[in-house]
Amino acid sequence: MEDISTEQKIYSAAKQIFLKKGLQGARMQEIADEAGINKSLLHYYFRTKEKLFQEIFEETATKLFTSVISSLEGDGSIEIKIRLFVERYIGFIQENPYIPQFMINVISQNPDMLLQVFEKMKIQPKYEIMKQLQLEMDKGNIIKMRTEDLIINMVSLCIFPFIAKPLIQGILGKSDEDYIAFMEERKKMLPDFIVRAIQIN
Amino acid sequence: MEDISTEQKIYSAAKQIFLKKGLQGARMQEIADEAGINKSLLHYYFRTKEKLFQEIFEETATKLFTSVISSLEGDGSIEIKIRLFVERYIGFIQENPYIPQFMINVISQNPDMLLQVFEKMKIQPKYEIMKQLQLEMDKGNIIKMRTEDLIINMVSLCIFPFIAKPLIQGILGKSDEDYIAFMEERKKMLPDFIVRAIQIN
DNA sequence: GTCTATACCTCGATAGAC
DNA sequence: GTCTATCGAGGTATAGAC
Repeated sequence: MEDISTEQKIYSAAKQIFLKKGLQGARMQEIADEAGINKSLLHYYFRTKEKLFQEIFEETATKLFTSVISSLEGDGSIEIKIRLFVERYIGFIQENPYIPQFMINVISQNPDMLLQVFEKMKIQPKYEIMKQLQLEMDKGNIIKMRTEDLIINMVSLCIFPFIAKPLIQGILGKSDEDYIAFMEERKKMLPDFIVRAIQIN
Repeated sequence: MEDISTEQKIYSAAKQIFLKKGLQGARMQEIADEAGINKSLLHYYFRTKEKLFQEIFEETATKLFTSVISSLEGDGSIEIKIRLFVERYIGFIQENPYIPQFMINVISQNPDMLLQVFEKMKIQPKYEIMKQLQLEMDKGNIIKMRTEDLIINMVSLCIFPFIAKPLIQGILGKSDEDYIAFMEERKKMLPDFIVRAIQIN
């Protein structure tokens, strides 16, 4: 039953804490408590706080990018892909609410960690989806614009409302339940919004 | 010439450091160095690190909200307002590149500070712009949607690419100069994108 | 008001017994 | 492998001379 290795226990405890508090905000003691073990064991398995964080960040970022990129590949019309993308993307964040803030935090405080992940993943700037979008633009089926801009717009519209949740809640005066309902509605609204923006007439 | 009060020197030095590093990341020594004064003077003028941070956050947040809200008030068609909003908003962030990350950081780590600012500002959920949008929707001039969603979409599209700058740069392989040019293009592209998304037909 | 010196604490990391 | 004890760096905050 309790056959999870100590290393695994530490890893998932650390992940939980780091996701919420970031590298600077997290305390080794907190992680040890969460894992139900002694503080010095953290160093036995992962030498330093930085190394522990780095492992977690790399794994999380790699999974995230892989999943996001793959959701845009494959068959299907642009419109269907957009609807699928928004749905999956928002769904993913709803299930992993701390990931956006976590990524943003690393991006601004430890950008080199991100660069390392890029190198390991050999991220390519030209994906299937971009070629497909370009094709539709050339054929005159959708508005001509930079494909990067369109992708960025889609991601912005999905992620930002989660990052800014407390801000939006404060301004609009919404409770937590209100906000959940609010985001569910957004899931339906967003694809229409995006599709209209790229439609010819 | 050098007639800036010590308090002012501390304040602007602290602002600079806090904006970049956040409450947790900033060091009092760093702030003192930046201000060219002794560490203990920080405590003489502002008692604690938290109090110093709070003053800076409150002032920054209040200015930001006031400016954003006011940019949407007044006369003018919806389309003109949207164009103006995007231009001003992106311009503002270009001049204050650390503000988005700073706000996001506080939002996630010290949400109560944000709530305090809301209380002091007595932020109202119904602004002029929302009424105007609602009116245009009722008249059938633009697509019917929640006015909050439209505002959030606009803000998302403006801010997010700045927050995610290193990420986008990494994926698209853009240098810093490339990115500046990229954002300039976005300033032109965004209003068209938004206007198309809310147009009837 | 401004400085030096220092108290006091938190935290990451290590030594060493078991 | 796991624990206790402790070190040492670095942080905020204060006391006290000038």
